[in-house]
Amino acid sequence: MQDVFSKLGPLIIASRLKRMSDYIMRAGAEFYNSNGVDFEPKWFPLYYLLSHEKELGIMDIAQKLNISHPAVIQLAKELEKKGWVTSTKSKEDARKRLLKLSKKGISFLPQLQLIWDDIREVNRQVVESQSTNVLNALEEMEVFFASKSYTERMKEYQESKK
Amino acid sequence: MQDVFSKLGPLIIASRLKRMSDYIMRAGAEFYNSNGVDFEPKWFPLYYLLSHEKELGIMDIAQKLNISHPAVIQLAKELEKKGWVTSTKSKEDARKRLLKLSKKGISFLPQLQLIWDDIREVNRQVVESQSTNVLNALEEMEVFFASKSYTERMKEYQESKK
DNA sequence: TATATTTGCGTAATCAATTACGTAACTAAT
DNA sequence: ATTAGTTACGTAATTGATTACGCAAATATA
Repeated sequence: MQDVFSKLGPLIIASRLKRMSDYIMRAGAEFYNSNGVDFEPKWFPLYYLLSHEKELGIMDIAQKLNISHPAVIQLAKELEKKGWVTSTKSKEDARKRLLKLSKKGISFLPQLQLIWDDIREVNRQVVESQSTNVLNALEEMEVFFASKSYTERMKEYQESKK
Repeated sequence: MQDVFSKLGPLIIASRLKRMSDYIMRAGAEFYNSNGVDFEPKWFPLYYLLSHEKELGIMDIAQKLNISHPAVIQLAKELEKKGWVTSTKSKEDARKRLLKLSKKGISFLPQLQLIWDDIREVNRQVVESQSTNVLNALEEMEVFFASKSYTERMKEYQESKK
């Protein structure tokens, strides 16, 4: 047994979640690549979001994607460079820069949709093959921590020991 | 509903895994801190490993922890700076630098154990409160992909469509 | 209307980890 | 003993994301 951590159980939930995430991300990148599609997994959230909304400001996006606004700027810069995204200054609020898919970005969508469908399908198969469904488990955790944070639970446990 | 992604289901398993991992990591850091313990979550795997083995080479550690060897060197450097880890050249193989906990590192262990016990316990509570156990789900995924990789499954699915 | 506060965005610095590459030591084959 | 190949390690460059900071526009308040 090379791997020390599977045994460690609850202590390293976070590490195992991260490891699995990295693994799937990496495989995703490979998949785009082997299909000859010039696209990276990290672009998906922003691209997908913009494909469903007309235009959005940087901060809106950051909130919706749950990432920092500099991250949005960074990703947007890359997608603008690819020509898939353009931006305009908001008329109502001159501070805002609104992002949206360009024509080129929209015309790329059908090709992406095909890949996304494949990914979705395989992921569905993975999840359905599980006797313990990881998406349900995640969903449950999210709800659990939304009602009372991890940190609060830590505090309470330590109080209860006194 | 601000958050677009809970709805996206299987397509973004990876992002959700990562998000949950980050969340727990962050809370962990806060926890060490609020207990006045000068320790960071990222140090845990190496520290814990060294506390269970006498001494190990860089590559051994990288394999066991499933991280790159430069990452090990980096972490080791930090722990050496803290005075918790020392290294010696291997007698059998002059290329190897063996890492182990220093006396100071060993004497710090009991304090860490207390914290780790608390973390373990709260994590156990979290997991046990779940009707769908996230650790079991992860375990299952790991076994699943070990038997046939994600990439292979992708290929097979695409073949099957033809 | 003037002033203070908040909000949206951009840049810079930083962080954690990776890949790529170079060097030295070991091993195997001739 | 030489040469070729592999292994262990270290450094540098890159990646992807964060926090910190500052400016300008908008909003609230006196």
